[in-house]
Amino acid sequence: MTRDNRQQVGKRDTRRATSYDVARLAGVSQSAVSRVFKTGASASQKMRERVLAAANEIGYRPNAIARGLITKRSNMIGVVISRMTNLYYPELLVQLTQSFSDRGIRVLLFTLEHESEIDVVLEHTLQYQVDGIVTAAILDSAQLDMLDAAGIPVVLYNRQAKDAQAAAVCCDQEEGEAWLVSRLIEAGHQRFAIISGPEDSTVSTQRTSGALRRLSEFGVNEVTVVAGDYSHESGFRGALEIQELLGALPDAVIAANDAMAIGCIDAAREVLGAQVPEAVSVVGFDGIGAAEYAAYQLTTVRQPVARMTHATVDMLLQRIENPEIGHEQRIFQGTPVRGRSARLTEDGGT
Amino acid sequence: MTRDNRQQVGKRDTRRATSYDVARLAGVSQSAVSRVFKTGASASQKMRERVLAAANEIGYRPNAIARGLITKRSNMIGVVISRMTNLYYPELLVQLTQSFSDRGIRVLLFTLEHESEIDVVLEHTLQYQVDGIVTAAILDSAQLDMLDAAGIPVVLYNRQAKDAQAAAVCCDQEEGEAWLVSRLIEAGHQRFAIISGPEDSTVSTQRTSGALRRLSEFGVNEVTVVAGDYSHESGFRGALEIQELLGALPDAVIAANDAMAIGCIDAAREVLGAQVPEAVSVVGFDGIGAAEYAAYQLTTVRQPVARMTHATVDMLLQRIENPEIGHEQRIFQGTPVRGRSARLTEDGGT
DNA sequence: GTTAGACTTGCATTCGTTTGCAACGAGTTT
DNA sequence: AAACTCGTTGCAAACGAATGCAAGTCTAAC
Repeated sequence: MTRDNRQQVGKRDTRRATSYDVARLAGVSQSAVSRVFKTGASASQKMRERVLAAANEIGYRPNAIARGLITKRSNMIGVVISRMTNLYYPELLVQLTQSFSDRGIRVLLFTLEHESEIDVVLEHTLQYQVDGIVTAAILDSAQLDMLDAAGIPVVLYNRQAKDAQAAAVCCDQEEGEAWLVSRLIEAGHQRFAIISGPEDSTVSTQRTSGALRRLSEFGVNEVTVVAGDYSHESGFRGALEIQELLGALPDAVIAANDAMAIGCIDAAREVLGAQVPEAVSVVGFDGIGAAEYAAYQLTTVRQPVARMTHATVDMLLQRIENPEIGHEQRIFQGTPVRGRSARLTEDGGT
Repeated sequence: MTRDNRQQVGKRDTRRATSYDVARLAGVSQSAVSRVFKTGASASQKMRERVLAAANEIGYRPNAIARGLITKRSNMIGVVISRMTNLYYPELLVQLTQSFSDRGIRVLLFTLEHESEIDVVLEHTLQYQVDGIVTAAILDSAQLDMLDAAGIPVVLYNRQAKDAQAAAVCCDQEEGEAWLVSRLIEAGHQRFAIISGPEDSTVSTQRTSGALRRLSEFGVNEVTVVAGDYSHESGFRGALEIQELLGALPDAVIAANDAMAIGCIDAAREVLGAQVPEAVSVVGFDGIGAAEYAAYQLTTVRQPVARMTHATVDMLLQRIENPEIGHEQRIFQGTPVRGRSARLTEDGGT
């Protein structure tokens, strides 16, 4: 034993205290120690005190890894987030982490540069035995099947699975765009352009097609659509591209998210010398913090992040408790924000 | 066995495949399976193929938790971040996660609403047997001692430990402020105000005192200082407060970070009807994405996040490999950004 | 004083890996 | 042909906690 310790000197000077060490010091069995540290297990007051004292003395901390091995619950969930350049995600991430943390669950974070990395990431989450996954990146049905086979519940955040069912929490993108379009039409806008998100983003698809549909209901069918990637930079470029394609700016630009809307406004004002909203109305989506900056005061639809986060956490935890539970989609309505980046008529009901 | 499976039906329909299952199917020993999945272990080509085929067939994935138990390496590191309202952190977090991920290390994320929660969070990181910790929240010497006793290396990000030594990666706050102040003085600014960060933030203390020192070197000793909390909102309020205290705006406002600088500009323009930079110069610190928005184009000092991130990852990994290694501080110089939110003289050396 | 009952406690097994040790075989040298 | 490599492989003992089961303790009721 002593010899063993000697050998380890080079690697780590102090072996971590285990429940056995505590047990020995307190003169009780290891199982007793385990029980003291498990809430709701039977242990007498005396026992509790002795164990706690001993544990405190040698700085014992239960090993969550070892516990996970035997209980088959790691109390970790994987959060997969793509494209953090979209400022919406940081806000989401904070709330998610906080919310899981409050429920005693740790968050293993995975960020994606490109959505194609998702396979590798899923593999990693599985190896780490996460109890569940929240993903703000799209999964195909093969991936969902794989997770299902592995018995890991997933909740998609603002994503719809392709050709497959899955538990999901979404903001009603189409309805949000419908509100925006209605207000714009109502205020007399006629020529529209759209800066969409990336092609592989269902959120973008829904927002764009929602806007187009509503526009067409109002008889507007010629709409210029340029593609962005949700970043400020791409909104900026989008505005320039629209100007180039049309030879002039349209009455209104509908950006698929706030970051691009802000980029678009920047380009309009800075490069194209157009006043916003006087010369061109710009609307976004999400309701991120920067949307409220005085210079922009975006007309947008704010996602109810707090409520969506809670729903996500609830759904995931429910599914972890009871894996048999069926799929469910919870769709939240966004909050319209009138802002000042678009010329809207005064009243314009909700 | 069958009976056992029956009992489990309610809990989880498919027990996860283990290395034993693979071994049985491939007709080899369990240790062989282990070796195939461990890069650099000796295993013949034939062995490798058979095992891989079997593993693939039943969807086997090595259990990182179990591995961690025996190797005493979880390959997870804890990242502790406070005050995510500061937009600087999301950018940092993405890069950190990406960088660790590239080195095969997972990130366990902890966010702090208040710095006082740090004790609880540290406790959690330890229970999860993280191999190391990166913290962008301040630790006192008791906490550092505790981590040291537990044998967990820590790297402080942009923090200085109180009354104690620790490995740290920082941006040179004082030097950055010195540059800003010099340029402002040089351009003829005379009356200054500062919007500082929260009191318990060493970054804020350094930035504020750095600015004050340099100002005093130039003979400016009467400086109004109001306190913020790094949020846009608090920068906004800060501007109003300064106006109230002084009865007018000063020549220049030095905000302890970009988010507050933007808030300050918003308040100046929107509420106080002052042009920026014509009526008042505003400078920030950090170089966040929003600082480049056309409406602000902040004069600021950009932290070299990418380089700092790499340094952080390197230092931590080094210390994990070799715990004996001494403390080290790596201080990076920020990149001055002239921007347009302050009236500076044309040339103004670096 | 005996016994039923409710709590506590300890024993021993289990979770899914890694890894030191020894055995084994094939190929090389003498 | 014997001796000696060297790369593969299997055996079995960890790692640190949770938990079913049985034994033990204590109280209360008869």
